[in-house]
Amino acid sequence: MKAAVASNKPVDKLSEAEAKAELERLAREIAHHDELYYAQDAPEISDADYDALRQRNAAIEARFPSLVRADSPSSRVGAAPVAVFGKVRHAVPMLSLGNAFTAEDVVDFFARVRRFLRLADDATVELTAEPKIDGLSISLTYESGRLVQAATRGDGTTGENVTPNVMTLKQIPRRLAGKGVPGLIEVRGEIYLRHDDFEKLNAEQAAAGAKVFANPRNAAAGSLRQLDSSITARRPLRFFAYGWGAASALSVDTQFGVYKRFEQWGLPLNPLMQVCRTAEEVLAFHREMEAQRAALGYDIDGVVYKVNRLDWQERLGFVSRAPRWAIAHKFQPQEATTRLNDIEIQVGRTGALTPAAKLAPVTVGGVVVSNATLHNEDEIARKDIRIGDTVTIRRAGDVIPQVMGVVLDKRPKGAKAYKFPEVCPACGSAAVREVDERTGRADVVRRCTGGLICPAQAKERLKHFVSRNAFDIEGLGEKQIEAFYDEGRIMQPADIFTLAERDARLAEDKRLAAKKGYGAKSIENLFKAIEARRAIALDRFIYALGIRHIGETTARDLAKALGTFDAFRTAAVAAAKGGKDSDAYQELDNIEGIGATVVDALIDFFSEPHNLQALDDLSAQVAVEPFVRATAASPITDKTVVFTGTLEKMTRPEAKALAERLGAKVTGSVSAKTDYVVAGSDAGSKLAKARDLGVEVLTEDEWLKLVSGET
DNA sequence: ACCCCTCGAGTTCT
DNA sequence: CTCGAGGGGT
Repeated sequence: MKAAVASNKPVDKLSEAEAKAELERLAREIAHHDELYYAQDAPEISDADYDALRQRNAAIEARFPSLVRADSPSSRVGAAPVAVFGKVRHAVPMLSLGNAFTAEDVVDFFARVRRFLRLADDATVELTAEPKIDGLSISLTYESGRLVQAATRGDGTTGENVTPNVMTLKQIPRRLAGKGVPGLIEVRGEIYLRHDDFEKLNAEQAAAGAKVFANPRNAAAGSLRQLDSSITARRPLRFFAYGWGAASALSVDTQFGVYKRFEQWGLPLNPLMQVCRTAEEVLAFHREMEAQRAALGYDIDGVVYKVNRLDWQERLGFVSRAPRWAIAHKFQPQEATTRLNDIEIQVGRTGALTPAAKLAPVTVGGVVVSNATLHNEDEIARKDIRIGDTVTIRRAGDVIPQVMGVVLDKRPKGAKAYKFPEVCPACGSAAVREVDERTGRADVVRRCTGGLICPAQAKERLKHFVSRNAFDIEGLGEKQIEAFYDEGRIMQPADIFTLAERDARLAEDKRLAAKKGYGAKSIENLFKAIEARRAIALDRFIYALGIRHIGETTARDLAKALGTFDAFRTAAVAAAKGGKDSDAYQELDNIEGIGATVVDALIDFFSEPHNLQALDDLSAQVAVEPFVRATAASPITDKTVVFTGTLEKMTRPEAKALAERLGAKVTGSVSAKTDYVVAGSDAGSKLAKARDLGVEVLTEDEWLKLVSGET
């Protein structure tokens, strides 16, 4: 059967005959997809498309109750529709927690607990410490070990009955296993979505034209409150247990002891839970969690401490709506809302048009953010971001601010959908999205076709040329390039090396010395820095050209294979002349790490007379040194090394250069092929992954010993 | 024909 | 740091 999509005709426009026919078709299709999904585990449509079918079915049935079929999908077992969620009164209220925002608040908490229990100031108070999951609280009632009811937190006193939906969660046991299961226990915990699952869900929602969720918590809440539990079943909701309400005969005397029991019974626990004995330990845990926050894969908004001894918990009791024996230690919020004042289009080195959000400055996670990338045209359309909108900003752990979505309630009247420009803002050339010939899909990036005539691209290429891993000319950074280009001093790479000579011939008032901020000394330094780069390694030279798809590594591959600038130039020119079937094309294609895409990019570059001219002008000015093979064998020759965390004794680039000089390959991500992971302080996800894969992990000192040849 | 690994490109703020 | 995609191995 063909992948079906709900038909478009509005339900209220359907005739009775049409409705009847469509209900029949929907019953057949949904049954078919159910079979594929449940029995064969091979769905052929996305969950969102499937949901759309079911929702359409429900809508038609609602309008034509007389047409509801005996085999209606909505009446199938496991999919019983719940008209309205029933209300559930919590036997023991689900309270909130007091908050701590600073270390001082935490120390105060310890002091309050000691004072209340009349303990000495130096008495040990054990606390459990655990991440505070940002999801929705849920209460699970187990009678004789069987799950009989699930309810949301609601207002703390009364929640909603979501039992059929919760029953579909794979991580929530229907029956508690093992010893010591009490006759009655109400387990509490958090239902949440992982980031990757959330992204996937949203992509599917978007593809199906359905609602896109603003964040994982909303998506989890939306998924749990589905009227049709078979939709919930298809959402990858997860669960962590962290407490309990009513319970009979637990026969355990600590909070952590109960967690251990939970685990034995088959309830999922957050693996990061631990016991702390001092304020210092607790604060260290908080710091650790904040550092790991981004790498966890799910949202947390702080950590929670609970007095470990249950008899003490009982004595401490409650103040108004929060227990005295627990506290939530919040992180600095990493999310904020602000106004999007404008969308600016930046033109990159390759001509890519990248939209940037200009924001009313707002503090997120401790820094003031005023810019955020909007990635591309589709992203703006998907989130329907408009100028003047109030948007939510998040600093994901990677530190880079992201626009998560729009606060629709605050959209100004008359705000129009954003129209992405189809001409380059810098040069006016057409900006197009290339269409892949094979798949017929348009590239996500729109590019300026101006190429050599586009000043924005020219500037970006020059910035790339002088950047750290290319020519690395001190005193000639992005700012200077911008200015020198605008003043006509440097229009192309070769101009850098004739700058001094030309400057000397200029009229007094046009010379660099007449420019604000340029004294005799800084001019001398700049010219010296330029002279120092008249000799350059072949790989850096190739990289500096900024040819598409040729980054640092590929430039090195080419340099290594071809050896000299002349060989490189000859091979590329011959391939450009000879085309796909020439020997020169094959020679390049055969180089390790080089494929058709890279060769085609080379050909594009070398087919352009202006580029050849610029290249010849440049090579008249600089001496390109032949590629030099790495030094003799060392303990790390041909090993793959990954650096992570903060190194103390040298910077990352230094460490990388050293490793490469000794014949090692340095990569950015840990995989099964990695030989060593060198972990500095505050190492995060890469370290975790290395442990996962059983890759050897070295401290910085061990690493230094290894490379210096000691054992 | 896939899948894994790695590379390239784009990005914010201090 | 992350995404998307190129390259190469199975």
